[in-house]
Amino acid sequence: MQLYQSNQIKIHNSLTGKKEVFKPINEGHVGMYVCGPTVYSNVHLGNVRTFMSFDMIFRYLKHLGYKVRYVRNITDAGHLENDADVGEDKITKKARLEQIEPMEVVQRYTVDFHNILNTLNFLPPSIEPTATGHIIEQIELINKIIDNGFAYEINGSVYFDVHKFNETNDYGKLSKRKLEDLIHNTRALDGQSDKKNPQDFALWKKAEPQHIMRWPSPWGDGFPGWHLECTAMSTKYLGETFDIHGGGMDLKFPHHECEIAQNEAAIGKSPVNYWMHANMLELNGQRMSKTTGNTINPNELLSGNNDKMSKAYSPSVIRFFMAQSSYRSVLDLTDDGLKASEKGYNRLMEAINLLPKLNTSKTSSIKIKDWKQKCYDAMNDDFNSPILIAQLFEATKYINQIKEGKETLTAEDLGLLKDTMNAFVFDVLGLRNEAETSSGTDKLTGAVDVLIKLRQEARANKDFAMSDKIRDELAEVGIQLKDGKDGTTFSVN
RNA sequence: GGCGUCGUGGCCGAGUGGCUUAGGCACAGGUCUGCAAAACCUGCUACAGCGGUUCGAUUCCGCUCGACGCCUCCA
Repeated sequence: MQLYQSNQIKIHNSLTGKKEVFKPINEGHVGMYVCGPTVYSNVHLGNVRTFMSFDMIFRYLKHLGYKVRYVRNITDAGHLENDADVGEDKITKKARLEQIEPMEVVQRYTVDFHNILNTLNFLPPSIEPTATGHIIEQIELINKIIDNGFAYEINGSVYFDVHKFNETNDYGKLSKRKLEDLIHNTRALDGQSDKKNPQDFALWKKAEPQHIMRWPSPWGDGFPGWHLECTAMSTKYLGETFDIHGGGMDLKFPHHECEIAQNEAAIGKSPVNYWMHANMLELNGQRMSKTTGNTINPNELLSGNNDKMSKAYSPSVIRFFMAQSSYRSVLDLTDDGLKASEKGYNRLMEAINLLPKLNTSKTSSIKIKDWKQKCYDAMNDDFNSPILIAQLFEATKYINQIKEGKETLTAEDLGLLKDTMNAFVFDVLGLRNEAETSSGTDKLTGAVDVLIKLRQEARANKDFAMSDKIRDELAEVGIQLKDGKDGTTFSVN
């Protein structure tokens, strides 16, 4: 019996705009695809938020016992900078600026991306395919779309015929757009394009002589269009139709809309049952933007080396902060918000550190099973991590009350509380007990215990000057003493 | 301009047609303490505005205002 059999998940499906009961195509298995980063610069913090949401979703699905194949791609082929036939993509441009090979840019920022996700305790996806590693699959896909009459070749480039497609299919169903509205609102670009209609998008672009990233194809040397890789790779690894496709809200149109169109045009099937979109991250109430300087990258946030925040924030605090809001809400990154989260996170970890020290009783005064169910109910409801965290703070209160002797738990219930806390805090939310790892050395504990003992003696002798000196000087180096009914404990901040 | 998401108390953030109307942070009072801190207890009640539906709306509908996203590179 797996947990997923007793936990019915509801997912907000962007395609329908409703919460729907999640039913995987193959029982016990979940296929999930998330659009990964384009590796031409340091990963965007907003991008990190999106991936963190899906990391948590991945973790929860695994926790429920699903066998999850989680595919998150690396876009290393370069997206076209615009629709004009200038033919220089982001990666080539960066390579020229930095005087290095395009694949060197790709390598550098892929490493940077992985480093940051590691620091933030992400689970690696099951497969992390690259666009450049799937050129053949993309060419095959284009051939299918041409064969089915939904694409046309002009001057070595291939375009998707949106108008033709819309005669038999519904282009715009994900982003709730009508083709006629798009026609009215698309700005014409100086007639440089070979496209039949401005709404058409490139499947294959002819490479100009100076274009370095290029591959041979039936239509001459070129490179794939910027929606194609996801269709090719998701189909290859997850099948023609799979369970969950995620990404940032900003990818809904045109990127995901085009993925649907490509899949339907090539295979005749809609690719995804549940579309999920994570909302935007703002900085101090404004969108992040390099041009206005309202931006902060993950390394700067982690190091404190920036002019937006008063201090550095640890990976777990950043995770905790993000988990305190729903993935579907706009989240505003602020110093005050992070500070508040840091305090809450510390309180939660203190409680977890108390768990092994609690006494058990013959009876329980708290219904731990009910509480545990509430944790699952929260996550089952469209991965509502803020509600889950509210429940974790309920448990924090229980733990403190048990410690004070105001509530009791049997050994069995305490075990249940421990297991559930550990599962949700560490496995599902992906937090780490940072205080424990930094303070957990036996030598430090021994040394502080000596000081605690000295302070006790000073207090017994009413030498409060000495006892306060020990307490205050320890506080200065980040060790906080806590006097309780049965002795003094400490925590490292 | 079009389409989409949203607007909750000092701040951050869930949720709901009425019932006990999350949680965190901050603040105030209390218990504990040599004094503190920590912990515990108590207090602080909101849903942008205007209409409508309803016995009743913060929750549903419409409009207005505002924010953000997409429509054009941007996660």
